[in-house]
Amino acid sequence: MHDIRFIRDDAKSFDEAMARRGLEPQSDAILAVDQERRQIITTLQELQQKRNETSRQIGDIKKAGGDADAIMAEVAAIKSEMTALEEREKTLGEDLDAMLLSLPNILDAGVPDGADESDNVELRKIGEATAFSFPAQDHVALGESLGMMDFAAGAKLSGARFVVLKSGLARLERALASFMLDTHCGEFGYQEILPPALVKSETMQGTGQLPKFAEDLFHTEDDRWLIPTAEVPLTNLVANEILDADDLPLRLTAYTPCFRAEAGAAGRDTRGMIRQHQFSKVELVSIVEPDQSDDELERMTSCAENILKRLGLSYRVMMLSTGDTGFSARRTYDIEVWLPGQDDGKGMYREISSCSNCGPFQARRMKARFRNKGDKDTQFVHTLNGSGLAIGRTMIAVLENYQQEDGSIHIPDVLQPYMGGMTTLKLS
RNA sequence: GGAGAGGUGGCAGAGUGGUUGAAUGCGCCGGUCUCGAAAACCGGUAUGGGCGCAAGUCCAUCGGGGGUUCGAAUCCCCCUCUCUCCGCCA
Repeated sequence: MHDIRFIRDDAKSFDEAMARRGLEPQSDAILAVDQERRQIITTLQELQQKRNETSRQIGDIKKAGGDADAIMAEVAAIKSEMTALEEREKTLGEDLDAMLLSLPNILDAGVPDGADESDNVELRKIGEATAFSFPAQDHVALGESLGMMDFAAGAKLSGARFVVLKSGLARLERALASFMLDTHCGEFGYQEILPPALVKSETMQGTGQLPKFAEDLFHTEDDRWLIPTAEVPLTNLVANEILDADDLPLRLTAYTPCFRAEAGAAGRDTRGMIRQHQFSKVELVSIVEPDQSDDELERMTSCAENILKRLGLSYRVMMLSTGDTGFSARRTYDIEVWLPGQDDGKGMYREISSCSNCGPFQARRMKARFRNKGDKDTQFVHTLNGSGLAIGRTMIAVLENYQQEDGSIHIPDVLQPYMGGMTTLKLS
């Protein structure tokens, strides 16, 4: 959500910012509604003041035993005048909110211009493409021949884009999640949270999934929504709160299932576990003071990268272009892991984490503020979120990068304690 | 799911139609006192919004929404959350 005062003060800059998002100038329409609304509010408040004063007089007169009929008629006239104005004000307020809620965040000046992901900029590349002395298989072939990955069973139970994992791979999911949580909580200062996976519309609006992106979500009959990421419940934990500056930064992490309708992705990534309706993820969320959010984005990204380094996986970090940066973000870094089994064994990089600084955009929607000790005024916090990491895709990366010629999988050292000392996944 | 009781300022807790944005206590901030501190005393201490350069001023808000009334924290309706008892249940 945007600050209406910023649009009033600097409509030109606002329109330029929207232009970077590929949008037509918005400020004229917004300010027209805003101006009419404020005029109405002013006259409405004058009428309210008059009504309040007159009502007080009526009380005095009645207490003194006088006749208040004439003055009561006066109030009746004021009230009838107010009714129409109140309705108009309500409509204008809703219109204004609808406009402000549907526009994307203003992009950071450092975000490269571009139409789509092909214009993203590579910031760094860590590690080399994994070398094999044999043709690399993809995770589907590996997982199925191990007897631990069953897409037919997933389809039988739930339809397309679901999978059933068994024995070693089922356990690997748990191992990856524990490893990530232990690292983020034990070493990077995140607090572990176990949030609900089903949330209210209001909560989805706070982080920006609603009202625009309902088609990407699963909706329950009692009007709740399945979370597409733990960013939603974690970030909304501070909704409608006024925090002490002393309590910031807040660093939260959660391992949750994530549900995505993938409405716009029909036909894309249909093979394997890359794109599922349900997957799990360890999410990182930071709530910080405004002047800290740029640094916090770097820190958060390095926390996510650290997991990949310890797993011995190669990756690159991309800064998303203006055309690829999500609705709520001001700046986003994607971490892409090397998957040697993709593209017919030629290998390719695939997104495994996305870290975004949302600035005050979500905070304004959520009314999440903080106050410095002794200060009277409040400010909106800045919010950040990032994957640390997506478990399903990390599993794919482990399978494809640690595969051996016989189709067994070497388990990365850091995961072995979480696998009961197991060193290899193989057909039993 | 059934029955009942409640949601008031950072917290505790008054308040059942007329200067109540809201007593009182605690907490917090500032001050007096003190070598310093404690205690005591004095003052301050919600959020959002309109107008205004500002000082300021006005409006709204006592879980949320609607209604009754000249006037509602106080009355009525709906929703929601919490607590107690019963039932059911992982």
